[in-house]
Amino acid sequence: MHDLSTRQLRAFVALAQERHFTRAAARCHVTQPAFSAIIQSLEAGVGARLFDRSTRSVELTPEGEVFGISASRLLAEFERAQSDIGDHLAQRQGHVSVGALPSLAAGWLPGILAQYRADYPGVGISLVDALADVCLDRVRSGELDFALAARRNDMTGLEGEFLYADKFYLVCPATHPLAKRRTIRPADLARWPLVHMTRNSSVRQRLEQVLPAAARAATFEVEHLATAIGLVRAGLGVSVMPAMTLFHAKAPELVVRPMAGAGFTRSLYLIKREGRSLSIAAQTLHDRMMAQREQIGRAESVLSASAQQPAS
Amino acid sequence: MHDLSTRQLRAFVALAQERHFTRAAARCHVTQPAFSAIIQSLEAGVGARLFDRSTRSVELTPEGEVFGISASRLLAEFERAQSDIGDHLAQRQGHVSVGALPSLAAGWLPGILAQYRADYPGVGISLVDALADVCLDRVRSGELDFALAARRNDMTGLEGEFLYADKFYLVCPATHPLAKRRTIRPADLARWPLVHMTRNSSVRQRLEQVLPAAARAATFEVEHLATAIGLVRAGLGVSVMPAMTLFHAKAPELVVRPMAGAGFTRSLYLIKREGRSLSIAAQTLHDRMMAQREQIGRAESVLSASAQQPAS
DNA sequence: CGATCTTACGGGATTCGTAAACATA
DNA sequence: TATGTTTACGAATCCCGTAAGATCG
Repeated sequence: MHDLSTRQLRAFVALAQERHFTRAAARCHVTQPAFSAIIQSLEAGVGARLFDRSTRSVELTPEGEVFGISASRLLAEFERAQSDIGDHLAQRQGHVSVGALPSLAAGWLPGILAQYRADYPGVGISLVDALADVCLDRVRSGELDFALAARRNDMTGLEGEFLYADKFYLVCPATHPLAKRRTIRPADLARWPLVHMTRNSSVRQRLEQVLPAAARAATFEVEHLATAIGLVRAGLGVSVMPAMTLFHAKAPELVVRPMAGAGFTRSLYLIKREGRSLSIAAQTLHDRMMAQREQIGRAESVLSASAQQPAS
Repeated sequence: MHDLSTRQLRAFVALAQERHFTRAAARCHVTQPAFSAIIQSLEAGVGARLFDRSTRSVELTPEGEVFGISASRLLAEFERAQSDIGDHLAQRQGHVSVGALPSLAAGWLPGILAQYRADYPGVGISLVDALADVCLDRVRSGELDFALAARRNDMTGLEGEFLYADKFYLVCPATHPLAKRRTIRPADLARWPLVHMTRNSSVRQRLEQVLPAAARAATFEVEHLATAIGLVRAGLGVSVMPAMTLFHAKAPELVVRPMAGAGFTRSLYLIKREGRSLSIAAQTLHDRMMAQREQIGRAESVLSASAQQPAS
């Protein structure tokens, strides 16, 4: 069974419309003898003469009419498939699904997404704000294109690219004794009630590794950052938060102090499926995130920048 | 813009299903390096990498998934179009429209059609029983594939192949004086009332050319053969009919006598559009008619033969 | 005789298969 | 090291364009 090509299909449609070899050949940008050969190869391929032709007239045979019904539709679908993927490549259409830790999803990420949306309005965006475990599981299943999260022990099937090392800061009331220090050492924390995030948050897991045992006892253990801030403002304790979430703690009665010590950082990664390439749209978004990684921790400036010039 | 071929499509679908170059190559009956080249040419054609591949795994990229949606459907339609025209070539489906003079349509043709229908039950048949002018106009317009009719003056755009020369016979009551003669000469007719067919019938037009003026006067002028026979049986006149219609005149009280003279024939043709080929189905039917042309004038034997063995 | 399709044929690109190189678990 | 994909490369094939041939009005 011969295999047909779009070239033959285009030639057929051109000849069926023009009913004239020379003109149809010109339309296909080939010489007339070459065009004849294409038609002949097509006829050989389908096993039937498709045109009744003399020097004076070119007409479809009955079999040609039958073939023509399929041919033009087929060609149209072919070109539609081609333009379809072209749209995806040009990011005129498509979809990106990205996961992110709630802290990133609330602060830094919206500015990136707004810029991307402005440049490629045809591409749909799904954002899953969830803790690292959920994000990574969904990346592994293919549900998400990639995620911004911390690494974890089981990274099989995943690969991560380093994004940002987020420094930890103490947040406490301005009236708190610790507010007088310029930097905070781990041991300082042991004497005060500590407001922790839930145990499966990446911040908490990092702190478990670096805090002295005395400071790891959870006085409070909350789900949401805003709750933690509220507790601190009420004077119920102090908390340790990564830099990028500090915009939550902007209040006159609160102060922020850097933690001293090498361990007080949380490394964030762009994590995707191992050995799999991202869609063009996802890759573009990925690259923009890498390019603007220094903005993390200054999330507000990113937000205001995007608000001032939403499109490039 | 590169042009895609079904070969590339088949390779893509095979690889998308097998997710393994060597196996997919085997399925496509090419060596694995050649198969790699096909995939690479396809990727170059659409302008995007469609598979993420290593020695250990072959997976679709996001763009590959997008392309795959179209590809399998496209390929299926391609092969469907091919099998569709194959069905027409094998006469498993299709349609033939044939026109015929009422005399042929009633007598000889049904046997031919029954045989053809038995051999190719998938092919629809339209039969238009009309006078020659209507038949030829519809052939010229393409409404009919071909027609069995007499030629006429204006045959532009038409071409006819000789089918049969139908002899004319006198039909009269057994008691009529002319019944005593073995053959009838034109002059004999002038003395008796003549039952004619309508003026635009081919029989009448032929008779106008060969009968002496005295016999051309129409005593009766009817539309239908059965009416003419009725008039003759009632003793109201005699009639002249072509051989193939004589089965209508089978009655004990009627006799049939050949007309003497070279002009007393009507030539019938298979008439189709000039320079246009017939569909396979129409051509087959056409050829069968040519092959069985000697059966015209013995219509009954054809009918009974087909009744005895309806299928081959 | 002019317009038009087909055949002939040489050159260049494409594609195939074999063999070697390369990559990954 | 074993499995599996890519690269290298010579040979066969395909396809194009030019030129000559054939056919119909």
